[in-house]
Amino acid sequence: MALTNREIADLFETVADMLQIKGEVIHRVLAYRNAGAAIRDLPRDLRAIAAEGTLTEIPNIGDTLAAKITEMLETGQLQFYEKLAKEVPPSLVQVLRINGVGPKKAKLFWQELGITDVTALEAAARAGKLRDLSGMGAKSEQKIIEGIESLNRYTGRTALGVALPAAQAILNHLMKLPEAVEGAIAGSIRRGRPTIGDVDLLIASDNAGPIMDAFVGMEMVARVLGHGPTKSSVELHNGLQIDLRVLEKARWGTALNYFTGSQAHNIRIRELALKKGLSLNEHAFSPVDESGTIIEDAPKILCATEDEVYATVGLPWIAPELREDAGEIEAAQEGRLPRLIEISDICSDLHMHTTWSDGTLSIRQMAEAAKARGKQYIVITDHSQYSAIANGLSVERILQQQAEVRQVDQEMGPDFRVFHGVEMDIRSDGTLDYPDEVLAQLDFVVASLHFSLRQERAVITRRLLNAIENPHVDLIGHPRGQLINEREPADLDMDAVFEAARKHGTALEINANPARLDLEAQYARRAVELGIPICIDTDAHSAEDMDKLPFGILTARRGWVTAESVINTWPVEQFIAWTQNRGR
DNA sequence: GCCGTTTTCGGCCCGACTGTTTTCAGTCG
Repeated sequence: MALTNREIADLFETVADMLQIKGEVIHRVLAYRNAGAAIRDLPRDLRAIAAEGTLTEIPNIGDTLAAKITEMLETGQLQFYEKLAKEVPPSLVQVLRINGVGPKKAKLFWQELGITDVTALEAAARAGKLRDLSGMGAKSEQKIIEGIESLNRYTGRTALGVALPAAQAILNHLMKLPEAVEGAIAGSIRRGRPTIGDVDLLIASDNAGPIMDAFVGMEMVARVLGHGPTKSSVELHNGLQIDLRVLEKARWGTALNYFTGSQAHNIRIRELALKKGLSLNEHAFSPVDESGTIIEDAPKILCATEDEVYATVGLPWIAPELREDAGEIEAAQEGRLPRLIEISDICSDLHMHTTWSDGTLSIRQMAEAAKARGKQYIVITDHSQYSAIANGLSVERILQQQAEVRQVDQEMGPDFRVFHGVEMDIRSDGTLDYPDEVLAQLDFVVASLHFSLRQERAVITRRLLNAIENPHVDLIGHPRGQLINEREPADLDMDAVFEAARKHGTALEINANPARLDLEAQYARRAVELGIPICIDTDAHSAEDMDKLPFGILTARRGWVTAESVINTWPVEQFIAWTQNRGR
């Protein structure tokens, strides 16, 4: 059985951990780690890429790793891993997830005490067996016990929709301090990743001490992981880890750039700086000599803005959402950075629910709420009959609903239009939930997968293609069916999905609900490259849901999406013309 | 192990904090 992209990425990262414990040179370790990350963010199936013979065109994949990928795809195994597992116990990799335990300590525990997993390490720590090892002591032992307790309380990453409001609340709290001059959420939240590992906050101040003390003293802090003069880390009672860094305002640009990451992006920027004879860190650029050593008496270059940082390495400012070393540096060098979509570009919402199915507001109330948020038109898209659990509409009811939509459309006046659509189920057997003659009467049709999402690849792909190929279907809602941290995406052949959407001109959705964020960025980017129309919708079931649009915009920006590619940036006349030209 | 206006070998970003040490290794981001 062939392995998935994710399984192969996981295996490479496990190999990296094992090699690091073994004591392999760090750059070989990083090669496996970088390859794993590259595979994780691929928008295409490795199987398809391997069949084309273009694996080495993936960044960070050379001949050696391409051969290993091919082996895994063909045999479902990796001999190199099997061999390595005889030298380093694979279960030891879990020990690295404990805060404060890295490869050196893991190796020490394993070689000195025969510890190969977290359970054994906890037993040894509680029995006081770790403190006498070289480089260890009572404090280190206690930290490991706390680290294991923390690991048990809290595993995995936090959804952006949870982390962003939490981060904003803490930052707002700290910014009330008189010492705080400027503040920002940095890290993966600023880059808009759908899930985040920890929260990174940055504050500008000439007097960091009181800010640090207030931070570690917050009521919601469960544990102080670190408390230095300019950098502190805490763990909250809900398990979320927050890192705070304080630097002076004159260094805001380098600090924000450094703390926003990604690490891979930062490394590239620092390499560019070195080529210009400058070493870059969060404080400043420092001139270096030919050997790369900082020239002590040479004046440093301070940057108060990120613009200055990028200008110093010869680049235009790069939006945080692009900073993944996924081609953005090259695009910046060649002057072809996209003009990314902004929230103000969106003038409509084409996917929303009312009390006719499982929404909380009437058609009129949703129209009012959308108008109040500056939208110019909306489409009402309640569930179809197959979604009985969501009070889906029978043919009879949806035709009744149309009369009410038309009436509200009239009442709202000429400056705000309300169209009649549906979010139609693609049934488990692959058929669509309404006959074509019903769909033909609607203004706009969203088709979505809601059930039987674990069907095998060929079956579920065929289901989705049935919808994409139907001339009445305008948009595929949340195409991959994922729920962040809860449900894996369906096992779809995305090459086939994109090819069909391109051929039939069917739009694909970026669902802005932070529980979905589907399409994810790498897929959105590929869709745009292929000329497939994109739609960024809130899938609102209430007025508050409409305020989640920024999460969809962040995701779109991460996918290099420009306004031109997005249907719901279009004026209403253009939208109507598009739907009509699609055979309606 | 990857990669190339240093090109097919010899490089590969940089600093804060902690705990155990008497100057630094390990971890983390």
